[in-house]
Amino acid sequence: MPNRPNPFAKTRRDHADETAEDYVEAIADIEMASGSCRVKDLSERMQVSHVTVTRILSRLSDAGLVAREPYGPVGLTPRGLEMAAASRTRHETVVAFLERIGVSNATAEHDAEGMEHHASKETLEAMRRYLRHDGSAMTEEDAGNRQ
Amino acid sequence: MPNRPNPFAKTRRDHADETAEDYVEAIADIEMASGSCRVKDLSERMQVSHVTVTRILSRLSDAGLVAREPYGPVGLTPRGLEMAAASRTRHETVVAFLERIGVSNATAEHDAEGMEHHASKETLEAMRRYLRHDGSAMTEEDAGNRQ
DNA sequence: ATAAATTTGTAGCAATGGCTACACTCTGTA
DNA sequence: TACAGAGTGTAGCCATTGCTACAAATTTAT
Ligand SMILES: [Mn+2]
Ligand SMILES: [Mn+2]
Ligand SMILES: [Mn+2]
Ligand SMILES: [Mn+2]
Repeated sequence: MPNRPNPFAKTRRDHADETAEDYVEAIADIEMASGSCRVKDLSERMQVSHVTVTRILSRLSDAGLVAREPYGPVGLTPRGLEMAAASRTRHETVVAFLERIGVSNATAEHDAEGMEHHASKETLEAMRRYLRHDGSAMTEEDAGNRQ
Repeated sequence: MPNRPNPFAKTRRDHADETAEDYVEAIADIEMASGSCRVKDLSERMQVSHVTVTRILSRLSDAGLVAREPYGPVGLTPRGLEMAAASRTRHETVVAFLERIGVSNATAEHDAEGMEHHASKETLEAMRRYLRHDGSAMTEEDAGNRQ
């Protein structure tokens, strides 16, 4: 049932994972930067109220991604850490790719934040291939045109 | 205050327009292909129940994008037509670009359905530039876009 | 230690987009 | 004309993600 051959259904499924991916990635980021992640940090990062953050964290906790205790810091479970690492890698790939084709860093960061959740494994591989080969892997002449 | 410098806020705004864009594009598509668009056509295309389609159409009608009468066909207003044309162009750009970097047609269609709504004008221009230059002409102008 | 400020939790509301069940309208065919 | 089947509308449910307002806890400053 997961592989429906309909683009719209696939997009809806991607959106279902979007919040989880962004939150675990943000938590890992903040932990790395400041030592610990608080609800407040997330509400500032995501630009939403602390109420929204709390409810989402509770859902992610039920899902086994986030470790949570009242008034305490926000942590990641092993599964949360995994997802954060994968999300970060994917995020960086999309940003680097957009910059490579001439998009400014600011725009790349903004667009990637949404696009990343819809880039399949195949598309990510194409992006990485392009980054490695500097876009020349498509045709032979391109390879010659580059140093 | 539409231009908040926060990627997550921007992504949320993009998502707010996503349904409208996909629906008007689908309506134009179906009208073009079969002469007229019915609720049923949309529910099949989007893979959702007719109830969901009806409610969304009613919202789009209030928004002045869709022309609607009970038990009648689904039409587009002038504004709806505009949005459909723009969405179609953007959709085709993203699909063509993904295919150009080596993504299969099926995957390109699937990924583009979600990615398209997050591709800013700047990113779309970069994609079109790349398509025009066939990915090779990165020798002069694009050299400036890298450092 | 007390008071103030900050942070977090909870109650309750709205909008959006899924759904099933059931009622109604429309249409094509008997 | 009648009626069966297809299409559409409506009621009402759930989940998610926004919000404000208020309460409780925690931390910081006096
Ligand atoms: Mn994101
Ligand atoms: Mn999206
Ligand atoms: Mn789409
Ligand atoms: Mn589209």
